[in-house]
Amino acid sequence: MRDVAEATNLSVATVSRHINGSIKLPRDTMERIDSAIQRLNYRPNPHARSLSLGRTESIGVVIPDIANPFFARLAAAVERAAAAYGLGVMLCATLNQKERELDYLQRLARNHVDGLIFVTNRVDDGEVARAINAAKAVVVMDEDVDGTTASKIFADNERGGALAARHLIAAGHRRMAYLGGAASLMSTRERLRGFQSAIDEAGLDPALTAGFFGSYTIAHGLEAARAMLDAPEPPTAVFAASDEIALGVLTVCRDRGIRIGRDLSLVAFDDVGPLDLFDPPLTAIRQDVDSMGWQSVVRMLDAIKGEDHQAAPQRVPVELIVRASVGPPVR
Amino acid sequence: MRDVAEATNLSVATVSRHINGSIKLPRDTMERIDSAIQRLNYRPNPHARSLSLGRTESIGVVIPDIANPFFARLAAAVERAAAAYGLGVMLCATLNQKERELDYLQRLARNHVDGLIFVTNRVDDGEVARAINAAKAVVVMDEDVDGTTASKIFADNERGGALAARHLIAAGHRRMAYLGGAASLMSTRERLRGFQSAIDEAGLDPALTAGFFGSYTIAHGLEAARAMLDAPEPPTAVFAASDEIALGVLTVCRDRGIRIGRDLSLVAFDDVGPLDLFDPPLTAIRQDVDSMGWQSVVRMLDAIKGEDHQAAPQRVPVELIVRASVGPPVR
DNA sequence: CTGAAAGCGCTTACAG
DNA sequence: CTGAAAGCGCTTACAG
Repeated sequence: MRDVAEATNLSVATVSRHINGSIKLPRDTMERIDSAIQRLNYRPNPHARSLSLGRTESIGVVIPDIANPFFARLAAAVERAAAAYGLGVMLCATLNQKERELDYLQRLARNHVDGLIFVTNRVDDGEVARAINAAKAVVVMDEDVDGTTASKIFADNERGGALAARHLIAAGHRRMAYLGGAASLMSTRERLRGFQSAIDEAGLDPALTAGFFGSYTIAHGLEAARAMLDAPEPPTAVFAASDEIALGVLTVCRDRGIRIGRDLSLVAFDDVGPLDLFDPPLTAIRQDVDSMGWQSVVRMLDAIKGEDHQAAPQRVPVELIVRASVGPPVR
Repeated sequence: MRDVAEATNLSVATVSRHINGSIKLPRDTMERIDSAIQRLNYRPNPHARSLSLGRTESIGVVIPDIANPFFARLAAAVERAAAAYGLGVMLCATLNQKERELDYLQRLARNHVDGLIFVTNRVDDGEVARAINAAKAVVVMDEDVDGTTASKIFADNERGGALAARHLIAAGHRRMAYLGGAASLMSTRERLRGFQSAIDEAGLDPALTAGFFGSYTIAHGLEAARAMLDAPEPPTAVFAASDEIALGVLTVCRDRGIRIGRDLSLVAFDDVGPLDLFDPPLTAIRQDVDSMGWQSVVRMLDAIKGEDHQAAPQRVPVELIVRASVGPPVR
């Protein structure tokens, strides 16, 4: 910048102000500066700017695993929204480990980025919550971290559970299974609550629905599917609380010759994989990932500006996508 | 840091040196500093450090689209490797637009990050190549950018094509189709070359294999599949140069009642989606995404250190994963 | 309208 | 072994 100043016989102050648009210069002065910038191929140093300004014009997104399609799409949505607001995105994969969550919270909360969009998949023991509350601008997305005062963006899990149950009940199912993630995870609990409320609403016996809890993984889907099918009275329909769990169910059924949609009905949750290409195409509750990503950035901007965030978590609507994995109950 | 220095009656220089491990202090001095850091909850400001040092301890990864499973897994692999080396990762999605590629190259090449791992999916007209050559440490991965002198990591595309062709030929196919991405893309050309070389090798008539070029997308898969099936003499087998293209083929076939693996054989390329759960499970050439991501970071570190990179692109092996989408030819 | 100067928070060559 | 001081490249309150 000094070179530009010297080349134009101006001070760095003037050059700086012009670059940042905080001043309106006579046309020819402007042109002189611009051409010097071109000629010298000058690029501002963002770290000097950050150091001086105390902000970085970038945000961090902390996510369990980018290779998981759901989180990948979430990260993509955040990135797109951030780019639209001129913000860079620092990507942090925690592999769902507490240590890494805390590490990023520390490294990033302090100066490295202006704010953090935080997505976890674990149950916190309070330590992460403390770190989040100590950080400046954090938006908690997708899964709650208990005891945090941050802005929050969640799917309407409860309604999703209810939509799934109503669809299954309408097809005639009574004996059902719910395959959730960790039992203490907000999303798992809410999806279950919605599911049960629809059962109540229909006047059915809630005791006929069994719950299997573990994690939002294919591995848990495999395990839970086996346990469920090996029970003395197996269900005629299952609601998998994530795409991944549904994939596990699909695999077990294929191995055992159980035809989904005929011998067993299945509704998934997330709808980010190409579920329409599976065998059979899977009916699912779809999360609006793009909207969640976008809104998290908007909330983040508010938080950075120090606007007092709304107290209540924002709920993003979900939708039932009917395909071919639900049929009437057999047996 | 000044607070820590004052609290310990040392100079900031000493504190700085201790924090960076560039000095060995008497035990009690060390403890004094450490406890002051604790007490004052001191965290170093990375921007000041970057400004002073001229490097940032973070790298950028430029990728067409994180929501695409292949790129998502690539980004995840890069992130994991980078974290292992203590590097942060700045994520940049270009949506495969030249403007955004150049933008990131400029914004990042100059100081924002120490280096860039660059993945594109477009054919460059020379402008991006110039920007890459002007930047400091760039590693080009997955797809070539013509005319760049950067380190390069590619899959062994040619061998992948050959493996696919041999598998199909062994099943008895003679009339085949190759569904590629853009005809001028290195990966598309190489996969085709490998495919053709295996045909030659088997002494078969190369004219029996038709090529359909477009992009690595579901949309192109749909279009190409229709064109191919509507031809006067449709092929009995197809090699799709990406998972996405294969998904397009799958969709068209399902709509038309064509049974993959029976009426038409299919081999995909990438193998990052849950291809084993599709209908039928798809045979594919698998890219070793983890290895590519890891090696790109290693190369990047070399480039940052200024070590002269190897001239030749590094080739990462591919593998044929046999599932159920290939059978003998019909008709 | 424009500039000199202080300050952002580090690192490190140079002295002692 | 330790420190004073310059410097990294910006921004902006304060003067003029």
